[in-house]
Amino acid sequence: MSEQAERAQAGPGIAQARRGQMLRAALDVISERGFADTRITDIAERIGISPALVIYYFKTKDQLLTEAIRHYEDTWYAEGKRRMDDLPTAAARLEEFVAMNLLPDSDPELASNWRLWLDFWVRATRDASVAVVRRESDERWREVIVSLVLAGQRAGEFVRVDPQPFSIFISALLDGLTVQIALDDPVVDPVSAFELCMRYIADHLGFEWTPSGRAHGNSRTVSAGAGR
Amino acid sequence: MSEQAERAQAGPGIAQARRGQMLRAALDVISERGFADTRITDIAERIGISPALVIYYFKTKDQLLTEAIRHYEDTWYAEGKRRMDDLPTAAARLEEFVAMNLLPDSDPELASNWRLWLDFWVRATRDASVAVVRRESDERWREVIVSLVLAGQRAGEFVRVDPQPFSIFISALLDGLTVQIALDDPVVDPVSAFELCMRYIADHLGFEWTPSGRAHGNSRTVSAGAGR
DNA sequence: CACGACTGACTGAATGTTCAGTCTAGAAAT
DNA sequence: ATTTCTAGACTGAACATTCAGTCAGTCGTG
Repeated sequence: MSEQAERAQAGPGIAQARRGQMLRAALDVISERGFADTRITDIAERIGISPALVIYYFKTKDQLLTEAIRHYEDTWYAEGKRRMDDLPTAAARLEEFVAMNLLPDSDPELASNWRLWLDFWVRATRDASVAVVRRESDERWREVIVSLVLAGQRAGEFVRVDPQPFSIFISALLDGLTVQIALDDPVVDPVSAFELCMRYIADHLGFEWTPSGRAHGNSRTVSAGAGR
Repeated sequence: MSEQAERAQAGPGIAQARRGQMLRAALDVISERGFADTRITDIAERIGISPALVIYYFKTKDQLLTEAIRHYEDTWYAEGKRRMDDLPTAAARLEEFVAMNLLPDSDPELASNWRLWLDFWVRATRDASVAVVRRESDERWREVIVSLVLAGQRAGEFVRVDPQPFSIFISALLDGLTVQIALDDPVVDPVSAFELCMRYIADHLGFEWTPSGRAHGNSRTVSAGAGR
């Protein structure tokens, strides 16, 4: 779109900026065309540079794509932590966490793009270094859940349950719902998935939860999904 | 392997046999190399024929792969129904269903190959006709779950819960666990996923379930997975 | 000038698809 | 029975295209 204009005049930091620009462009293309059909030309075109420059910064296409995945997971994790830190109760943080996974995000930078996750998973299946990224990311998130549950239990918000299996269960459930949403399942739109998940969590941890107006600042997918 | 020998001498039924042979070979290759990296040459080589013959039967590579997916889902569904019909109680049938999803299968023809599912999902994300196949398959399975739950409730095996949301929840959970297993998650091997899922189901439907020796007639993945 | 950012033109390899024609089994004709 | 004919299975060799990666050289700036 408007990224065309970002013509970088030489100077330190150019390199870093370019790399970031390319990583972002790569993610855009991946989510549009799919990982397998992403060409370096697409990425170059989107920024308005020559394909050669992409190779100039990243030695190979593979490296670019792998770094793009890492970049996405890192950004997503950082953003998740940031948002959760702003919230007072463990229950609210847990809700935000679920919302980040299942509800469309208004933030265009790394909007929760469910297709992207599927592509990443498939990639992790064949590429060892991507597998490492995914495994670490998964572990980080499970730790977040565990400490969240523990904090909630200390604060008396939650019932006592073993947080370890709970975190495994939740992350599996979230992944599964992500699949359904990504595949545009006729009976599982983001909002109902969110509510389904929250209902389970609230029941299981023993706190009150009602589907308050968590319609998020989004539009597209929610209304479109409901219309199906 | 031994498929080389299957040299088809002309006669009716050849065409059908060849097609089946190719579909099976395609699935093998997909599960080994991944959907995106599957070449018609691979499939031809595996059968010991020329790549041209593959195109002779299926007009395009795309068509072959799409049909292979359909073929897999159909076979899997049929086999699932068959196995479940052999079982007496609704609880046992439900357990078989979960096992088919999560435990490695001894049957080499269409062994539960978790990677395959991920590849299919990604494909469904980009290709409308595959999306249809997946949607139908999903619907079929949810109906199976629903009628299974209803039958169990009628027989007094299960507690009364709304089967619709239950089936959605279960299919999401299964998909999520499939993801974890396919990605060789360090804390979610097939057996523990199976037990996790069964525990939830038994709790929720209110019947007794203990992890009896459901080690399945398999070997490979279970012990290998545990060794990780 | 030197250096880093950058590009256009190119190449080599991979790979889906086409095509002209071969081979074989059986049907039809003699 | 022998020959002729045909249709369908099958192949080798080319074709066309797509695309990652290379390279020689330009441009602007400090």
